[in-house]
Amino acid sequence: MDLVATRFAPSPTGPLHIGGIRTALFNWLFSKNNKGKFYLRIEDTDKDRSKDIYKSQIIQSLKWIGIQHDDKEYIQSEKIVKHKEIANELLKKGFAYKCYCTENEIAEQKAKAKKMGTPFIYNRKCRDSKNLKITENINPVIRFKSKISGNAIVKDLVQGEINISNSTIEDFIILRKDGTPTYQLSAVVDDHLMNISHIIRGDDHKINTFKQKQIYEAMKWKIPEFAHIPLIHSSDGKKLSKRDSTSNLSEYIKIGILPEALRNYLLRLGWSHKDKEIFSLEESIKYFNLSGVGKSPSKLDKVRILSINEHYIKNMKEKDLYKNFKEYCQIHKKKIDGNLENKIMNSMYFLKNKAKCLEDIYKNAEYIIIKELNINPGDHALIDDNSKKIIKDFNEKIKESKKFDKGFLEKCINDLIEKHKTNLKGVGQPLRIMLTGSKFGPGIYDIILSLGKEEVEKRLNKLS
RNA sequence: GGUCCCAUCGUCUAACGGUUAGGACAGAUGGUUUUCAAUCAUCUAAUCGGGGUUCGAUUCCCCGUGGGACCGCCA
Repeated sequence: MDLVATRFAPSPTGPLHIGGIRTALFNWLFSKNNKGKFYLRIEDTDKDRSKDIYKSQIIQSLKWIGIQHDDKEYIQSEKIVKHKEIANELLKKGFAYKCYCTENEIAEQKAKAKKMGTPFIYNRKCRDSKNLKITENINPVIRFKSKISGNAIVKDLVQGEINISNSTIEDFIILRKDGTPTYQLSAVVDDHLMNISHIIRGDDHKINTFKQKQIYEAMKWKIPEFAHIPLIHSSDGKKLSKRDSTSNLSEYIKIGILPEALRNYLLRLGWSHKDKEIFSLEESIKYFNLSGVGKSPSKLDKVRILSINEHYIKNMKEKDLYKNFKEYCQIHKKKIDGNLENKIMNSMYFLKNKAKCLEDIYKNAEYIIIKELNINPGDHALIDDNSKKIIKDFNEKIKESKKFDKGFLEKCINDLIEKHKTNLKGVGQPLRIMLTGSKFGPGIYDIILSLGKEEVEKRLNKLS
């Protein structure tokens, strides 16, 4: 078998959305599974809408989730000369023809067809040279001579056999009147030039396959395998749009979704391997195949992304988690003070316990990070005179202590429970409020130890 | 409207003619817990409808119904 080569070919006309990232992931995984190549091709032939900023954003996004492409990215616009060459060759060989119909003319036909409720395809007026009326001031487009009769079949690796009548495929444009190639032509020429063996893309491209296949056949080029994967829908069942914030990668990065968690989620969206839910990177490469890809579209589910992220947070080494967290804070929250780093790192084991994302960890750790606590007024009201006595007693006790560890604190608090004839809640709650500003939070011993003796005293001294 | 595709718990999905239709997320209940969580245990919940084929259909075929994609001198 020839070398497997796949590609991901986005156009740099906007940020990559989550569906695009999944397509890239499937391509990448498939090539890795087959020990093949994976290329990135930037389809920037729409000069008006393509922006460099999007190009680098796309590369950034892929890098973030851990997909790296082989070789340098392939820039489609650099190959335009070659594309034109092929268009002219098709023209010369009689597979294509010049069309002088004006855009207005076409628009009129289209409007009429719509009014009559009949399907529109270009009427092939210029296909027959007898009808050719060459007007001096009109630059022609070049159209491909599509098959008129018979049926075409594509054997799709995901969809199975797709059978379509050739009469529904129009004579599509391969070269615009300004002489630039269109997508249908460029994609085929590039895929051929790049020796792409498997084209894995969203099933919105399914019909294009029938156009593109005819170009391959005319050029007598080897036709690659096709796999059209179902699209991802938004939670309300509609097509994922760029305006939908849940489709945007930056939304997930902003709340602190880990790249490996999103990768795992995307992998399982539309693909499965028995009952397995969690896949390491190595496992996803090992198990990924096209036969595991389903045929029906799936909905994006943020709750599930969060839950997978939680799994990754819980199972990550604390050192690595802290590294991620530190970086996250620096970019999206506030930079962690150098003298707090150790405190937070050593507290990671409990700060992560209630977190589904890095933003949650930040919220949990905020009482350490923030210098001036804002005590929730409602919570503050819970500190009655008796509680104040307890806090004072506690503060006295720790002042004289030499050892500041859990054993000491347990004894300390148990003594106070006995002395004030209360329970753990009676001591724990007021302390928690004074130390964190809220009655909700981590275990009281964790809080005290994470702040350290000095900081605890400082905070308790503020009691009035 | 035309062409093509799809259809299992609310969601992601497993079962590729024979299972009490399985798992995960979400949800519910209980245990544990100073709080919120976490955790443990238990539970609720699905084969779109109608016809065939077959000893037997979630699975194969047909017809409905519902959803989606495409129908650009965009990609």
